[in-house]
Amino acid sequence: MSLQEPTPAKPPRVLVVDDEPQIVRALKVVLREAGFEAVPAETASEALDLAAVRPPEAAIVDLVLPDLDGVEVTRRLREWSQMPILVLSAVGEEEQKVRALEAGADDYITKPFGTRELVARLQAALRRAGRAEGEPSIERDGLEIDLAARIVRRDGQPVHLTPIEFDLLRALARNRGRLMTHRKLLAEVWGPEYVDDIQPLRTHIARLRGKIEPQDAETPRYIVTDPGVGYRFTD
Amino acid sequence: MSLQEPTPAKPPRVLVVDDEPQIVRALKVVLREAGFEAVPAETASEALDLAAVRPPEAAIVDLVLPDLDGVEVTRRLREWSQMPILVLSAVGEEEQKVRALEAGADDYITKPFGTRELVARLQAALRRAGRAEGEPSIERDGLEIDLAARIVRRDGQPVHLTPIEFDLLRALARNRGRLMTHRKLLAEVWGPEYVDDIQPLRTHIARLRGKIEPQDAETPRYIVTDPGVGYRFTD
DNA sequence: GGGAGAGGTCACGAGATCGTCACGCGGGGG
DNA sequence: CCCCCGCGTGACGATCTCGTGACCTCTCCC
Repeated sequence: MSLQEPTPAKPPRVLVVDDEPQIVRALKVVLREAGFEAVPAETASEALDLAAVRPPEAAIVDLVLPDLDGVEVTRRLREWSQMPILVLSAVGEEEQKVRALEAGADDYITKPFGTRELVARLQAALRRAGRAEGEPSIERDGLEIDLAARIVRRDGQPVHLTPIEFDLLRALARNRGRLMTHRKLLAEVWGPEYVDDIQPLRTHIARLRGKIEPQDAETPRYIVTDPGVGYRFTD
Repeated sequence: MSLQEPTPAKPPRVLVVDDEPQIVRALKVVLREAGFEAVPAETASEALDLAAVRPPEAAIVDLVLPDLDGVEVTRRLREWSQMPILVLSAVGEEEQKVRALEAGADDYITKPFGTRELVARLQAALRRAGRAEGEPSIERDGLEIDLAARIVRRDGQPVHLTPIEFDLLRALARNRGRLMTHRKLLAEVWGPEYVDDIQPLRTHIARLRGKIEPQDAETPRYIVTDPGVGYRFTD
């Protein structure tokens, strides 16, 4: 199963984030044998930079890192990428596992782990991801959204969005074509405890439209309203 | 007014396959608290039958079963479904994990496990599946209903439906061929306390028909009336 | 201390949505 | 043959929802 593709031409790249050199080295060997190329990083910020410059197919992140922890790295990556993320940890505490999984991790593996299990879990995650498709940037008509760089352009011109506006646009664009309920948007952007505060949502949608929608048009081109239900990004 | 979130009336169904009654009972409670409905099965064949008749959103399968083992169940399910499958086991042997994951399982959890971890892993798997989406859409003649995106098309042309109209159509289409009594429809769309308000139901069925039925035909093609009883979506 | 940017609240006009009522039709039973 | 009940449908007013401008608070930075 591991080498059913006989093409060593361009092996899938896996970001390995761990500050213990011996772990990195071990993973490098294991991954190469399984047909992957390990991209090592020792710190969270280094990992995030590497991922932004050239997105890998997947990431293996240790929970303990010098700067940010693995959960935070997971969260930052998830802001723009849907790549499989496996979190490694020596501690098997349930609270940590739940936090990591809720942050968007695909799996949580406690050390010591068998290398075959690790590879199997990685491949399972990649198999699933292969069905979906992750996109670091989204383009539609004249609107360009760079999720990783957090930049939005209209007709090439950068548009400044506030944090909430960008999060709103991201949530909508990630699910383009699909309807996003008021509650879903509120939960994703403001947090689950704000699912009933619809008025601020309206206000920010209005401001967002003012910045990205063409001023002349009568009907919105990108964000359309589903009365009584929510909003959707046109597809 | 009615239900903005389409979910509180119909919790996601999770197939639970385990021959130990106390495990099944425990999972039932845990899953209900997390907002799922557990569909219990004690044997592999029972589980496969249940899944075939009415596919659940996900499955939790014990590795040890009276007839077939969990890996085989996983394999059989994978032949036609991409639902998230979590394999449970008391043995943490690596070989088993690899076999299960390679058979297509999404996760492998060893007992004893924390219930919060289990729920978190289940939700993580469902979240991923939601993005990949094996398209919960229904197609009949020229009518296409995309339940996830909440979009209805006739001959490719999008048709705008109000919330109530869509909920009605969804309730009918989900049970296509089956008769939906007035009371059932009212309970599902308006809520249990409206089961006797038939007149609004008539009005909205009329409006819905006006939008999706071909204008020329005399007899409805999609929604037929069962006089004195209710409506059904033709199959 | 001042000012800019961000975000929340309020108020109000416009439009969409919903329930109700009235009316017409058709079939089955008395 | 006529009546009555269930159904479909058009019209209409009440209500809810949405978009938007104005204003306020808070924070951050100079």
